[in-house]
Amino acid sequence: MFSKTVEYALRAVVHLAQSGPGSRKTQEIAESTQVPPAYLSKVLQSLQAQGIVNMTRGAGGGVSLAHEMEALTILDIVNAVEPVQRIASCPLGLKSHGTNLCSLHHRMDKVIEQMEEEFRSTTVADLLADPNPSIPLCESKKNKKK
Amino acid sequence: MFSKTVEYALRAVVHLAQSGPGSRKTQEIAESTQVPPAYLSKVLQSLQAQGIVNMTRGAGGGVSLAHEMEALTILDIVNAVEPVQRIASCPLGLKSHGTNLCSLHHRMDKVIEQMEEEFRSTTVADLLADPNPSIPLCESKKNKKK
DNA sequence: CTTAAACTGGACGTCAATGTCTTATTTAAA
DNA sequence: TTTAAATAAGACATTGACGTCCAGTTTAAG
Repeated sequence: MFSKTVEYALRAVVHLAQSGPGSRKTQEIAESTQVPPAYLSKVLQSLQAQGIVNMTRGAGGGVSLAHEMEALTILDIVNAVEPVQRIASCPLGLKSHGTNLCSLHHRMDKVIEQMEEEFRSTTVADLLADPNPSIPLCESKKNKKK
Repeated sequence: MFSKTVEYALRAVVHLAQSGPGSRKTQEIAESTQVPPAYLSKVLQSLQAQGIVNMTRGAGGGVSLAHEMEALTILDIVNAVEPVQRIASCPLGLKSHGTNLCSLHHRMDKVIEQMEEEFRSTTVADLLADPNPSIPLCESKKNKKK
């Protein structure tokens, strides 16, 4: 349903947000998120190209979020690496349909629209603020016995 | 977002439903739905394996719907060719998360769940009954001048 | 200025999805 | 029974997603 690339991009950004201000090394992100380092590097480059992260080279360099996590939505991240494709016109190229989708494609597009809306309404800050016992990407301590 | 295979399967079933009772040739379906005939043949075999269509060989053979279109949902068709994968446990394999997804994966799964629900609640009959000027898979006449 | 740390860019490899083709096998009908 | 119509099955080709590797470039720090 969602590509590896999208999953990796989301993990990387969530990790950066969790790690507080400042930058992280690609290698460190890769380990924390269980993503192949060389591939993560490409994904991060896509994120940089879309202004989601900043990357600086050389000693002391690394990767950091380009904006406040309150202003960064899941949709921003997804669109940076793999833009959501709505069904804008008849996939069969039927001229008489044009922009007016038939019931089949209309319902398929509706599903994509719902996804877009869900992702647009969720920021990275929302994810971190979620009162969930499972912390994103982190192994948590089992309910310790007193 | 949706694979070609899923799109092709949906087109084929909708075409069969539109064509009324009886069977159609794979070749005829392929032309009407603009799907490569040899590939459509494989897709139809998947649908047959899941009991969505019946296929009979030899002269006079062809493909027909195995059930009433009122009882056939979009989800049935999608699951026949490419089962919907919910996120059942932490993709990072974090043991402490287990069946309890973190906020990121919980929201991703929620999107998949919404899709499943939308597809489960739509039958092929619903698609044909839709009061939509665009008929599925069919080129319609332009608003004829009186 | 030299060195080591990091990212950059491009080539390359692998695999699954998509698509084609050819040879069997089955079936209705002449 | 022979033939033509159809699907079945499997090999093969193509393409893009995913992943690896390495030489090049940039930068901080000694």
